[in-house]
Amino acid sequence: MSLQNILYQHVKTAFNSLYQTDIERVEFQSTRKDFEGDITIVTFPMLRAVKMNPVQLGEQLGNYLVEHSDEVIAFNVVKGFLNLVLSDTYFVDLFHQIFSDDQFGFIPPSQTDAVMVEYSSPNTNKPLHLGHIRNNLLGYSVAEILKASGKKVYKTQIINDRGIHICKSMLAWQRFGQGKTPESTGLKGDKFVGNFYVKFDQEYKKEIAQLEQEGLSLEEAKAQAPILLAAQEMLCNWEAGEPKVVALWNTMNQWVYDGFEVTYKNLGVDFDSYYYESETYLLGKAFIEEGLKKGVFFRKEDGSVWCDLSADGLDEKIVLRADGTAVYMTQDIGTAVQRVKDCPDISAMVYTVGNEQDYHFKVLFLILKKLGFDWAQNLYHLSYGMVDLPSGKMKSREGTVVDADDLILEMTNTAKLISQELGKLDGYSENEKNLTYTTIGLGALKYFILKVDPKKSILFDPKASVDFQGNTGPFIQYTYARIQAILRKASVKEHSDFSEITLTDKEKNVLKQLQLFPNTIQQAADSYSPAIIANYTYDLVKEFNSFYQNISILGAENQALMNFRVNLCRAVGNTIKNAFGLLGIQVPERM
RNA sequence: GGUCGCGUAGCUCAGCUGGAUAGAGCAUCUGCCUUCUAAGCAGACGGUCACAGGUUCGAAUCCUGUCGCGAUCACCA
Repeated sequence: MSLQNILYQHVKTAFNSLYQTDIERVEFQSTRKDFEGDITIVTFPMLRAVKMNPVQLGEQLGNYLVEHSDEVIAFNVVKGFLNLVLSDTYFVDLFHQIFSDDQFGFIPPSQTDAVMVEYSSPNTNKPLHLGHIRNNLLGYSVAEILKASGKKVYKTQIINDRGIHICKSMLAWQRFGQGKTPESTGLKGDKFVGNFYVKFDQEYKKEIAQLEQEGLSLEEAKAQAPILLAAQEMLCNWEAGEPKVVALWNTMNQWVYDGFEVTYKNLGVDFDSYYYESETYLLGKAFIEEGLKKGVFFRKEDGSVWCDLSADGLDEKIVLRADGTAVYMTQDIGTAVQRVKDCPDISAMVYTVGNEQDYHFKVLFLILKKLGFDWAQNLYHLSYGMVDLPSGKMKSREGTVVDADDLILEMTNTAKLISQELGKLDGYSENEKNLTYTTIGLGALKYFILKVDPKKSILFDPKASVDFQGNTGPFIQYTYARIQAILRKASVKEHSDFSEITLTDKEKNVLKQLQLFPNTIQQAADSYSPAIIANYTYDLVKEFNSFYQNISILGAENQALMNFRVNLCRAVGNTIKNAFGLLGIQVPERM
């Protein structure tokens, strides 16, 4: 039973015996640093039940708790705050509980309650950039957090592998590619294809300028440029299944997938399944009929089908074009249903998509609810803010994007530079060193992005992001590495009797912070926010460092104390590793 | 214009379902390496929580309005 539950029971019986009244809730908070005590009961809300002043009530409750509970040994009252001092026995017991469980805070996954997390979901016409990095890190991390909170999780993505933009790079390659391939040029597949997408745009602009000179308006020129018409024709041919176009499409997409695979691997993310728009873009039409029957949708004179959401404060939304073809919404309906068919144990879905699509998902979820799917109650749009640069917004067409691979490389190089300056890794093999540089560089990048509340936009300053001090990934990794150094030198038994030792405030603070881990995971899972885990870990490390710096661990006065301290280090290290695991950040043995 | 989100130290961010004197890091200053990794620790400086009302014992937090920034309001995805 948790401390809060124990105290709650005591308070409850205290109220019954002292005031002949019942109390249904007790508010706890951890005691602020400047007051004496470990946990605080806020007595203000109780005043209504018993008409007395807060200090009196605090005194009476405090006395009762000291007398009746083993955990509380002293107390003080400040206005409506009852600060309780806990016994060393309580902390030692707490430590045993944490230490004996190296999955402390994790709930074993349920086999029935599954949630599907979609993230990444790139287009296959250009490489991944900084925005995708945020998406991938968020999605992966939230999936891991959900797992830790006891859910079975399927990670998936939907790949936007069809459409006019794909045809643009295909056409450009046909015209200007001269038969080159990623292999022949030594380029990464996604970069190679992306170059042709850019090439298309350049040619397109040239043609527009040409047509404008010939007297057409900008609008006309944009619509009539021959290269665009050719791309549109190619899309029609693709939809008709023309073998040559389909073959080219397959080849070029494969190049891109090979390239993405490398980036995903470097980023440390993975997927359990893949959905492709080329396979799902026709799904969903069946549900249009069903929705019409149910009266969820209605048909306009031109034959297009709409959903009227004005009663829900939204607009009318088209779900099928007049010519009977699907729109974005149609296929998202179909894909959602398909996923539940594929994995029948799914009871919830999470979509990791930028906040510019807030409206779309609001509508999608509403429609799915109206169609009567029971799982539609548990859909969540993991909406995240844009990643802006100090120089302004990222625009892929203007080449102001930060490429994902470049960024990873840059972070790794910075880690290398700083490490070499500090000379920490002297004496290790090149291989070991490089592995550590990657761990640190990626740790810095991931932590920098994940520590921010998902819905807020990030100002990404490449220079500031490689800061390795303060609230950063490397700072936390460094603490972990130091702990490992101690464990390497320590020779203590794993379990000992700690009943005789006296704990300092520093040690208690570390334990208090450790104790919060299970709650933190739950909170992070409930709010789909890796930032909560990140900031928790930072707080833990702060407490630990304070302890670490001020207390001799290996040279403790007696063996029992040394055992305790070494094992406390081990528990903290373990928790850092577990917490960072939830963020997809690795932790180095030395750095 | 309608809808949604954001606005906390010079900068980057925390602040849980309302609770004590608003917290970190960076930057600027001051101390601490003969002992477990100084990528560290201890401290100083720095705030009208955008603004104005309201709700109550109590508001950065909840409600309303105003201002500022962003997104969105496509038979694009």
